[in-house]
Amino acid sequence: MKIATYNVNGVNGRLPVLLRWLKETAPDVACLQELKAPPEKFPEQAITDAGYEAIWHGQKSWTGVAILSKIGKPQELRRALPGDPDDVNSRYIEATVNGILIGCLYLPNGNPAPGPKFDYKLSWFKRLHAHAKDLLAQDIPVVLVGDYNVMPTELDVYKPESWVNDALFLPEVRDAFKKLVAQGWTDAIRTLHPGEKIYTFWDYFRQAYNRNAGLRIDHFLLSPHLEKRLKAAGVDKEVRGWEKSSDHAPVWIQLDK
DNA sequence: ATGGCCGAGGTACTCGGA
Repeated sequence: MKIATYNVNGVNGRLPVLLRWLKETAPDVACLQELKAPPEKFPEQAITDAGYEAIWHGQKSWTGVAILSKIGKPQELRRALPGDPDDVNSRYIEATVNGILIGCLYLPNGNPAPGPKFDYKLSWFKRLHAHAKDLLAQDIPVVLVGDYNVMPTELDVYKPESWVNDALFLPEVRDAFKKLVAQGWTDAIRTLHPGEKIYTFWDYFRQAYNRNAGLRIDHFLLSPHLEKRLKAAGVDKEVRGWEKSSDHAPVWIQLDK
């Protein structure tokens, strides 16, 4: 079973790229972030025609997450992180597919830091910690996947020294990620590729992709049940070089069964 | 230190992104 994640940066503006990627790489499940579309503007027909059933949590202008599957419709469990009923951003959707609980998330960017946006990022992280702990306690196969907006270590940034004051790399944020993983999760990409320079995002500015000035901010966290089934993981880097690409590249894992 | 590039909304320019 192959599960992928892709921050599309606009699901409608990205539709040709998204459909081509789905066709060429054929993930069983695809988690999308940054739909940038209200619910009624989700391109359901095109997704259906591509062979996928989908659930989505959209919102006007910003954010938005979706789970696509071609091995049975995702059975939705929730469409927000618990802990703050006033949080109106569509940044989380959760479903089971083929016996796996999939949490598709889009963690807040947090810039500028310090400030209210950074506080929001940290509080969102706190809620994620609490929910992740509950999921682990259920002792079931879980993947928490998506755009975490965190480079966990210096290896995950092309030029660490220029990001030290950024909300994606500040010590509090790296620490929050580290504590989350320490609950008992496995960072799939890093576990299979230790010491390797791997990026999932390249800025639109300054020829970042051509210079390979990238960041690793899209992550798969696996519960112990899934860690045992992890066979391969990687980044569809070439997609970032396609015409009208997102600034992120898709990331995927291959599981046994 | 700054600005460079994008998508969306709405139809000029701002905002959010990372």
